[in-house]
Amino acid sequence: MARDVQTAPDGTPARIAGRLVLWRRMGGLVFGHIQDRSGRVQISLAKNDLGEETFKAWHSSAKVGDFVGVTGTVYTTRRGERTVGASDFTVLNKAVRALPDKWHGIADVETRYRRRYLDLLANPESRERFQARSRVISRIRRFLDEADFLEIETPILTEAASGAAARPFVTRHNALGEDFYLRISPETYLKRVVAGSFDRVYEIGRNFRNEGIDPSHLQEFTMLEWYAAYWDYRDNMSFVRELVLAVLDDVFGTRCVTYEGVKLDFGADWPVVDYREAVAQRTGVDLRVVRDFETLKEKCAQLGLDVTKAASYAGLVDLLYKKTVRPELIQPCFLVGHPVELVPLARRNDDDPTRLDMFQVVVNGWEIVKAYSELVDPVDQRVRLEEQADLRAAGDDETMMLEEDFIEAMEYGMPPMSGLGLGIDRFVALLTDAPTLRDVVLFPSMRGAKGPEADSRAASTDEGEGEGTRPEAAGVPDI
RNA sequence: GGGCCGUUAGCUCAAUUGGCAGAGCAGCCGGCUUUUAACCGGCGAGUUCAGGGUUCGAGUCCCUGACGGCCCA
Repeated sequence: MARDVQTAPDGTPARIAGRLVLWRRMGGLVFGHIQDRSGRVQISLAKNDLGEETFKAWHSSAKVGDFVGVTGTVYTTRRGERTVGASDFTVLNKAVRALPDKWHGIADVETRYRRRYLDLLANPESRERFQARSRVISRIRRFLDEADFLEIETPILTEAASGAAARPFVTRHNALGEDFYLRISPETYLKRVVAGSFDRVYEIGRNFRNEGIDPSHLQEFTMLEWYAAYWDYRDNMSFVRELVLAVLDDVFGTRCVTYEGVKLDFGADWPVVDYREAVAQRTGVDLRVVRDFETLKEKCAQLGLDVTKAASYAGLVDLLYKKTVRPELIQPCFLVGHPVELVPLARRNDDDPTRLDMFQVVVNGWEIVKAYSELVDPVDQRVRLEEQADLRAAGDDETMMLEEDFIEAMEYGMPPMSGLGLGIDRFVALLTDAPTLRDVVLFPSMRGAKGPEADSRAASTDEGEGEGTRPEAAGVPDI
């Protein structure tokens, strides 16, 4: 690899392959740079070594963008750059399109998302960000594996969208003649597995939420969720902090990161902020007293919030918190004591049944982690989910659907447990100073390209015979 | 859904009040034996996002649409 050449002593035989990214001729000597997964390395072709014929044939056979293989010997140039002096040179495959500008790379945001390969090959910071993402995820896996968690996979195509408050995507199963929902959360399946004896499990996988496109939302995003029997939410508070610090130490080598100019210190203590106290301090609205929809709606309206779309008490609480408290939570902190209405799957506090045994980790105004002691009482669970069904019937389309099998699993008995969800995309964006979540996803969802470009693509698809390619495959999938 | 901004050569970007659409890189030709975004000389390169309108004349002004970005809901 390129990296190996950088550390090899002069005289070392070398054999490398990669994409030719720079190529310049100086009379009888040609220099180029080859790029591979480890970085770049310089190569050279010398007329004196190769003879006139070979020299000319080789240097004129390649241009920037081609993939080449080089065999030779490592030496150091006058300017001190380690270089492979070629004794053999092969063009492995040609590029027929010009590469992006060798200095500026790809600046157009749309091109970077739609044709990520160009972004990756031309912009090193993009390559580094996706490498970091991969290392974060593997460090998380190792941390959980070492804590005796079992990695499992649960359905993405589900009969009921559950485990979160969000609108799902709907898709059609042709043979069954039924609609399925792309999961919005794996939560209820993971709990069913805990009931089935695997009492420490986790899943890292894609969730889908039918929301608008903006810098802080993805339609498909990667979530880590784990469940541990016999833990409560406080166990998860200390455990997740250890995990975050392990990722920072081992992947980034620092506990401080700078996000858009703001220094975030994960190494300091994470203060515990009480949800209802914070709301009361910031707005004067005490959620321990204001417990009905109409009164809270009035209070929110007085504060100047747009309450026209709020459909439930929980929706208003969420709106109030998100508009007032959350933007001020910059340094990592634990937010605790959420009102019981917010999460129908979380356990009530024993001493105060109006609050949940729950916490979130908030950093830079973003919720990175949500966790709670799980509700394992099938009677309370049924009541709480039926309340969701009532809200849905009243027109709130971001409520949770009731899954009979989930409650039945609970009726067979579930151990007390605490689960935790961590948004991988947000976490990686924070750690890599990515201005939008689309920068940490290789191929973010985009509106289907229309116009001449799409027309020509459709035409070429029609010409391709025998591949079974349906014309609509290039466009927006049917729903 | 609303507001604002953007879209010009393969890439990065210019183009004054509405007056011949340009540069650098990339490409092609030539020069140059230790370069570093190499350099020097020459050449070719356009549906100015699409469609319509105003005008003697539109990249530029007006309208509609597509895609993207930012902000708001």
